[in-house]
Amino acid sequence: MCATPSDAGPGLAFADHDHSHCAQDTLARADELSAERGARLTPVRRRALEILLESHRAMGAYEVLERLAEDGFGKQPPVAYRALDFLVELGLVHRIRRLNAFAACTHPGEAHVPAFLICRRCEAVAEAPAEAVRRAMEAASAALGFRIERTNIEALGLCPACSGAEP
Amino acid sequence: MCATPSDAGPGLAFADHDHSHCAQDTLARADELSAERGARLTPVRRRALEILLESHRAMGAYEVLERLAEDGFGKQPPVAYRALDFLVELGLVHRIRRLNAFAACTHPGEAHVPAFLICRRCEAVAEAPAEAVRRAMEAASAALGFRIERTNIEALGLCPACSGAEP
DNA sequence: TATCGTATGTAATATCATAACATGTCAAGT
DNA sequence: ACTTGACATGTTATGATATTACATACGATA
Repeated sequence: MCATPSDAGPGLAFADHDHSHCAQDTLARADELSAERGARLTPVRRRALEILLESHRAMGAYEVLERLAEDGFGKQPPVAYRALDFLVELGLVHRIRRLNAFAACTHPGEAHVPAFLICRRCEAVAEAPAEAVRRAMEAASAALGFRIERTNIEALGLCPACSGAEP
Repeated sequence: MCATPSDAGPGLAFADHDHSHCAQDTLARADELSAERGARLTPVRRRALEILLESHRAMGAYEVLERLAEDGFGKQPPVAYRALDFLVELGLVHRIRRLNAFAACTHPGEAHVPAFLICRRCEAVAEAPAEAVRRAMEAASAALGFRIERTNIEALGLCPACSGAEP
């Protein structure tokens, strides 16, 4: 129910979706995963994740930093980068390199390889199911003897809405 | 025959390969493609491509810029970025976002979606055959009504050599 | 040769990211 | 309770990457 959040542009999917559980699920998951690896979901880290969940779109590190600073956390870049890197490690936040941005994962429950579809016209970003892409990557890399640990899969193009507007 | 070029670290493939035709083929292709789109393969552009072909590895824009400047071209960042962007448009150079770098394509003949395998230990970069990956991406995006124009597919992990060294 | 689109060069600046170091916090062991 | 050591935060400073804006030059073509 937050396909068009008040404080943001387009969300992380092209179609409406039920977002009501995203935040709570993800925060719970964050606690679990942190504990699993003997780390803590500290206030900054938690808040950083909340910020991404609230806006529900891709945000630059400095943008997140600004929000953290407003909440009384540190004002310097490392504050944001450290929190974000931590969340990326957990797999709950993805880094979208083409946009120099971060976004909370929209499928925190499933282990998955994220694939982002970025509209070059309206800048919407969607996270696509990419299980098949992952398998293809595995196959291609295994043939070369390469062992994959992380992937960044991003596509630039036109989202459904803009595809009509600009053929 | 240039798997380990004198002026560079690891090349763009994990295994040795016949590189003797890469440069010439690609330069010829660059001429064709430029003409096709009513543009010109000007000296800076040509030289930028040669630089990437010679070193045969991923290079940062500023690194390319330095080499261009040595050859009498402009010394400011836009000089490099413009030439590189042009070559990326042509599809003869790929941008590797995780490395903030550019690399000449190793399969200039085929239309293809590039997929890079980046070793986090020795920093070698290989361009993997990714036809299957491309198909999977198409399928995933078509299901959402998204029209792909460009992709960045990058995997981080361990190359064959480092995979043994660090299990 | 006048003109227009393309391409290059430069200066200035914006944006993104990290290194290095000081301080603070928390839990385990004594 | 006190010490210790690992983890976490905060700050300063700087590095690295990328773009905007504008002036100049080139090249095809009418």
